[in-house]
Parts: sequence; C-alpha cells; structure tokens
Amino acid sequence: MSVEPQQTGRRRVGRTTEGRRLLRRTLTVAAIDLFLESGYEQTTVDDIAAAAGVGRRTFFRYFRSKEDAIFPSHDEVLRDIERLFAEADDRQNPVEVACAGVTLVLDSYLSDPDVSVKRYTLTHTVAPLRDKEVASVDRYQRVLARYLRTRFETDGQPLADLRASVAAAAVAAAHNHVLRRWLRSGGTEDAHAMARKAFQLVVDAFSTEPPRRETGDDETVVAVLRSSASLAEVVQQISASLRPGGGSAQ
Amino acid sequence: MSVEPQQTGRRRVGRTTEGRRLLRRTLTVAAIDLFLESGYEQTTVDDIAAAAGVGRRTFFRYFRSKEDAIFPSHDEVLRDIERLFAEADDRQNPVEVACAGVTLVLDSYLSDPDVSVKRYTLTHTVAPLRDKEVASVDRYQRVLARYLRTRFETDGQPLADLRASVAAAAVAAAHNHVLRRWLRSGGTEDAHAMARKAFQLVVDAFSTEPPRRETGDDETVVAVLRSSASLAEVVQQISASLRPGGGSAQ
DNA sequence: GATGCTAACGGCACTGCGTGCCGTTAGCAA
DNA sequence: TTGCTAACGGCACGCAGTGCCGTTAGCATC
Repeated sequence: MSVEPQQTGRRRVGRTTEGRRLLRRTLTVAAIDLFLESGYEQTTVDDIAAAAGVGRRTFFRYFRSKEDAIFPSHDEVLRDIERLFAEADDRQNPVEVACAGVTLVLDSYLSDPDVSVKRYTLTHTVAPLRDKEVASVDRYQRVLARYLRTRFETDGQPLADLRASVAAAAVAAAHNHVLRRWLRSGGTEDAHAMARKAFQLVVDAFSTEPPRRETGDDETVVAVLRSSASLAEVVQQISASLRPGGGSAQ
Repeated sequence: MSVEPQQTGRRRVGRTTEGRRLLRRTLTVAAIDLFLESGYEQTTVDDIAAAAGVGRRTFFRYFRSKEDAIFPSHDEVLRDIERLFAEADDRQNPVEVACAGVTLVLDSYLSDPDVSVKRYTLTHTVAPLRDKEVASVDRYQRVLARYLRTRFETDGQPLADLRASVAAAAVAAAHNHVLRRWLRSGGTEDAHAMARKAFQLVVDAFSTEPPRRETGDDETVVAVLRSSASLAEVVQQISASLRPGGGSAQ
C-alpha cells in the first residue's frame, strides 16, 4: 500500500508533543476503520501501522497492545479527575463531586463523537475490546471510590468503605448508561441533560445529607417532632418509633 | 520434569465429566502456585501443563487462555443465577432477588477458600489477571441488570433501564466489597454476615416504592429515617435537622 | 554551512500465546 | 478380537509484544 516503503527519512511527525497526538489519532482512526472493515482478528498490527504510514515497531511505541489502539488515553482524563477531586470544596456533596469527576469522562467521549460511535460498535461486538473497555471503566471507578472513601470517612459515615465502593459503582453505572444511550443514538441526543437526570437519581439514593425527599417503604419510620424538643426527648421518641409498631407513620 | 515424556498412553483423566473437573482443578492449582512462585510473566503455559502432567495442547482444551487458568468456570454460576431469577417470586423485592443471585457468586468463592485467597493476591498484583477478573464481574453485573430491568419495567418504574443498571452495579459492588474483605482476612471472617449488612444498605438505597413528599411548617421538623440506621446516626441526623436551615423538609 | 547531540523511527530477531491439523491411544461396545 | 469414538500429544504456523541496534530528522553550537 505504501508507495515508498524504504524511502529514507519519513516525516518525523511524532517529534513534537502535538505531532505525537496527531500520529496517535491517525493510528486510532486507522485501527477502528480496519477493525470495522476487515474484522478485529483478521486485522494485524502490521496492517494498522501500514495504513498509518509507520512501521510496526512504532505502533507499539504509541499503544501497549493491539486492543489499546482504539481507545483514547485514559491517563490524561484520570489525571484531570484527580485534580478536580483535589481542588474540590469539602463542603460540596461528595457524590455530586464524584458525578462531576465522571462527567470529565463523558466529555472526553463527547469531544469526538465520530470515533466514539464507531468504537462503540466494536466494543459491543468484539469480546477482547469489550473487556478492555470494562477494565478502563474499573480504573475510573476505583478513583471515584478512593475519593468518596476519604470524604465519607472524614464525614464520620459508618461503613465508609462499603458506601464509597457502592456509590462509586452507582455513579459509574449512571455514566455508562448515559454514554451508551448517547452512543446508540449516534451521538445526537443531549448527553449532559441525560446525565443530570441520571446523576440526580444516584445522588438522591446515596446522599449523606438529610435527604429532601425520601422513599417511604415498609422499613421507613417517619417521626414528626417539635423543633423545641430537647435532644433527649428526641432520642427517646425516635427509639420508641424504631420499635415494631411504635412508628408515628409507618 | 516428567519422567516418561514419550510414554505411550498417559492416564485419560479427562475422559469422564468428573475426570475433566479434576484435571481442570489440577491445572488451576498448578497455575496459581507457579504464578505465585515464579511470577506470572515468567511462567509459560508449558510450565503449567508440565506441572499438571499433561501436554501444552491439552491445557488449551481446558482454558481459553493463560489468564483463564486461575479462574473458576463462571458459566456454571451464571447459569445458576439465571435459574434463580427465572424461578424467583415476582412479589419479592427485585433488588433482594438480585442480592440472592450474587450471593451464589460469593458462595462459589467461599467453597474453595484456599484457591480464592491465593487467586486474590494474584488478581491484586498482576494487571492482566485483574482485568480478567473485572471482565467476569461485568458479566455477572449484566445478568443482574437484565433481570432488574424486566422487573422494574413490569413494576412500571420510571427510568427502569437506568435504575436497573445502577442498582445492578451497586449490588455487584457490595458483593465485591464483602468478597475483598473476606479474602483479605484470609477467608476467616463471616462473609455471609457481612453480605447481609452490605446488601441491606443497597436495598435501602434502591427500594422502589413511590416517593413520598413531606411538607411541614416552620415549627415542625419531619425526619425520615431508615430503621436500620444506628442510634448514633439517628441522633446526628436529628440534630442536623434541628439546626436552622438543616431541616430535611421544614 | 559544518558538526555533534538527541530522540524518534524502522528493521530484525526472538519468545511465547493461541490454533489447526493429524497420528496415536485409551475406553467401550459388539 | 475388531471397530468406533473421543481425548491426548506433537508439530507447525501466524501473530502479538519486546529487546536491540543502525539510521535519520530536528536542533543547538561553533
């Protein structure tokens, strides 16, 4: 395919940082197109490198494996999330901060709808690529869980570790749901609007603040108290309510 | 290592179904021990096969890849979960059914503590093995989400798809948390007791009864509490509610 | 404009994973 | 004893991923 295979001195496109980004993207696009066209297994790394006009060895200087070729560099997004968490106000709702963090992931997909949609058809079809995607989601989820754990711990939450893992998984799942819907729509729907709704559902479920509205199920006790009551009275009344049949409205 | 390499006719241990299980386990144990002893990358498939007394080609008749060697056959557990969901009473809480399903996964680990603990140190250390583990968790999570989605849809839940994905992720995360703690304890703690607590937290967060709005006037504080909350939590939440501006619905 | 330095690139060779193919052999039935 | 079937071992092959090295573009310096 290449007209000048042994030409001395190809363009050194990867010399500068900007050049590296460009070549990386060229390789990604080439990989995606070849995978879609000829199938993942049928496409060799040589094919991808040749399509991008570089040597096979260079490919592996840009991607650690054949599967990685179609994915963006998650490391940068991860760093952005870490920075957002580090700079976050401790007075903010931790779960909402986590949602803001994972929104950076969403944005990284939104910034390149064409590639994202094509990649989705691949991760939806090819098992090794799907596994890689899942592994990267797990990396994000771990970062979320770590942040939430420290926040929950300083807030004195009981079972902080468990809560953090569960909440992180929920936030990640909400993000994935929105992302999938957006990808299935071909990148046309309003992802951020969907994300707001989805995150609201998670925040409501996991908010550690006194919730504005609560789901009243069989195991919920509603206590109505005068604000002038002393704390001791309150405790007494609450413990009475928690006994079977003692709830004021259950 | 094998004393009789070209002996005609090794034992056909894999002939019967029971024999296959036995040889599979032998290969798994050999792989785990070799990975722990010599390192994952340093250990070749030939080493594993030789340690188990079979040929390299036979190894790949039992495992699809080198990474798969240390994992149990998730397919069986997945089938058990599907059957549990199929036979589940539709009047049961869907999230609780999902927890019951994922408990089957927990049990599969508990049934072989020795291998599970050793495997954990590997998945905790070796990136490719961790990725495989994450991928298998995702498979379970998808089954949970599919069940929850149909249940939520027939229950007429709004955003059933989103809720199902998020709840499935939460259930899976709670399971993983319990499993990790149990593995870190060396398989000594009471995993089922931990699981009950962890699942309770998820069920509370995702119970799907219609939300109830509470309105109060300036002199009344309405606090809605989960009966599973500890007294300390209750006091903390109540005192927060009694502070000006801290009320949940005042 | 000539020279030296640095870093990216291409090519080569090598290890090892995963697979298709085939001859061999154990287990079982007739 | 004979024939059938299925698991096994060995062989060869393609390809992923890596270490090594010579080459070359880009840049600074004289």
